[in-house]
Amino acid sequence: MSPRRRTTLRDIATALDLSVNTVSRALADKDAVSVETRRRVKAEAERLGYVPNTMARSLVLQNAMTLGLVITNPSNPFYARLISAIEERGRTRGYSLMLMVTEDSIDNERRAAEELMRWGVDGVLAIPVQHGTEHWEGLRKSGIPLVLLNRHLPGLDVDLVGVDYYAGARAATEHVLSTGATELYLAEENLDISPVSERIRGFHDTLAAHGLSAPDDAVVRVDSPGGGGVSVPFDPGPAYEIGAALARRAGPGAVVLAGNDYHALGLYRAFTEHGLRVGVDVGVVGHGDHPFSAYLDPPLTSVRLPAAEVGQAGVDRLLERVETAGQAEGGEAAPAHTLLPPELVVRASVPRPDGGEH
Amino acid sequence: MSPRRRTTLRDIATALDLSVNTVSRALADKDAVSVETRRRVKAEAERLGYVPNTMARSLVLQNAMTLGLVITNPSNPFYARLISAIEERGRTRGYSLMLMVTEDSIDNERRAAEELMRWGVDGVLAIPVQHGTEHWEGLRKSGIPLVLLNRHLPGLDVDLVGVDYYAGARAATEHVLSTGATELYLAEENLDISPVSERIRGFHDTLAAHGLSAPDDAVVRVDSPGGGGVSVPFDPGPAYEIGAALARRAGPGAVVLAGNDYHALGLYRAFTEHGLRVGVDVGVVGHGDHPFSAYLDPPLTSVRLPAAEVGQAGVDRLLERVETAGQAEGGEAAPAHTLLPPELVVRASVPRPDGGEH
DNA sequence: TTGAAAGCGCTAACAT
DNA sequence: ATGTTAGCGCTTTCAA
Repeated sequence: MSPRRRTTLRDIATALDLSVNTVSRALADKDAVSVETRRRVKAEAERLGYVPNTMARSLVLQNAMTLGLVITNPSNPFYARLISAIEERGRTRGYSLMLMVTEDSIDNERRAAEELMRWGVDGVLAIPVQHGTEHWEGLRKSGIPLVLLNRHLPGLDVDLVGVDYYAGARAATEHVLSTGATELYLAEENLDISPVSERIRGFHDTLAAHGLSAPDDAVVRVDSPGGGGVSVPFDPGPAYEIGAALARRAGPGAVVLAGNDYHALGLYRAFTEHGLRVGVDVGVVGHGDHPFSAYLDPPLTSVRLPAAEVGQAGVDRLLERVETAGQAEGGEAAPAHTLLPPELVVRASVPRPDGGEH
Repeated sequence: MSPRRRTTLRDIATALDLSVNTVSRALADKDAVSVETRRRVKAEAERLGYVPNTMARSLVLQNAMTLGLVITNPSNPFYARLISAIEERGRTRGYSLMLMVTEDSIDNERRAAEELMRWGVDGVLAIPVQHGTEHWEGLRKSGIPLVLLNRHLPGLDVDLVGVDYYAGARAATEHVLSTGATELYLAEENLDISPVSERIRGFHDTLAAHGLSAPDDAVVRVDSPGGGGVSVPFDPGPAYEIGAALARRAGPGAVVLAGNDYHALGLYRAFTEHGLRVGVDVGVVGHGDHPFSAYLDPPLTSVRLPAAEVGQAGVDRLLERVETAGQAEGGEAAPAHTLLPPELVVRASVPRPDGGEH
């Protein structure tokens, strides 16, 4: 019952009257061990319930076989899928995952980076909070490869794997324009991060490409439900508030492009309460294609994000860096940005002037 | 540019012509170091960018300052919130988090337990896959405390912190009955786990308490969107399929209690397509109170789950065990189950016979 | 084929 | 107040 001490190589060695060394090599299936000895060692290890001590191993091998993941909020469904994909890919490649949640706090992020350095993880994937890059510089300087996920960080020249939000916004805006709508709004998260600015840029560029331009107040900002303490899940509330004002402003046939599907849902409710039928009198487009979106009434047109692909590509890129890290000088490839394409899923939340089928 | 070797205590020691030991004690703020020496050591550590090596420290101290979390699927919004809460609580108490995702595969779970033993984590929190307890026994036997989260595992007598699903189901069923409904259905996840069986039990018991009883086919099973590979998020699809059949069977005023809010949403759609108005002709109750639920049309009555509380209580319980683990024999308290109360949030998805306000 | 010795980076017990 | 020694559990020379 007493939590007895873990079995070590030494225990096996003394039990068999061998040296620790021989036991180590026998278990590692190296040569220079007689078949018989190997058999006895493995049997004894089994009998004693031997479990190798990863820390000790890592200490001498100078590799942790661990990746760090620094993420802002697992309740963001896109990030949740990212976590799964990353853990899975890392695991199949032999790496464990240390998870750090920042809740978009730069202090938490700094602590996370520091902690990861202390552990000496082999590499770090991060969805960074905006502003503040010194701690990431510190990581890099200590020789730990870093790959940014999904958010670009100005002033930090490292690898990035993410979503091509600009393309997503262009596709969404293009689609809306194709239905003949002329009054467009963009309801974006009130966060100073690259996905948001990219979407805004895509929105404006697409309009411009059609010889149109949006008034300054066509882009409205929706506060995040954030706050201190335990992470708050996404919430349609703030967009609902905004939606009331929008409902008053919007003429018939107006369409709002939302920064995420929760915002879209808040808009649905606001419009409905103002007697506006989404998909008929007014349009809404989501972003993220959350599983609930296809089942809303009307089904939401949204931009699907390649979460699993981003996670996998992120791990792959990171491990490339990890594996070439011990190389001779100059062997390092320059940092690159990989942007994976999202996909517009057209459903029924944008009115068709011809009343045609969706 | 070359990822130069990490600074160690030795580097500081030689630079200052001190012993490693003195440097160690100076940085740890122990006594028996002159004020002046301490100052010099800290300055030099700073200058050299010294970062303590946690692994080396853990190896000698025989504690990892790490907790393991074994979870089935981060895309389950309840679990996502659990992850945040656990990471946060662990962090404030000085522990890092190693995350293992099982995707409800017993093989993955076994591997996770093994990996955590190799790391020698101080304790493990797990949302277990059903069936198969040997790997958890193994963990326990090696002296690593284990706390189960949310799912009871028959045949394994360990601490559990979770939600009182039985109470939640009773409250929901009671509420439905109080509106005068007499035709009730339960649409449950097709998973052999304790939350599901507890909800079914609560459903039947409440009916019985009112002198009623449900026909055998009142409980219908909804398949999970599961599958191999990267975790699939919850999805209203399967419940939508079931809902079509239910819509045909259900008489006016029938109410379906869903196992989660995604199922409820699938039901909404199925009913609507059959010309049934949810909240008027027919009722739906959700479970989990997902953030989207309050914004559905009609707003979904659902059972709110205390995610953050479960996570915190789980960590607290685990750390109690961790801290008393080194104790003398017999000091261990018996394993206990802590079930936190959910809360029924009444909105407008169940018809009121009097047509009264909600 | 096996063993002895050294060392990864750190802390603790025991000198001095 | 500081240094020396030993050791956490493992792997890697290098000898035998």
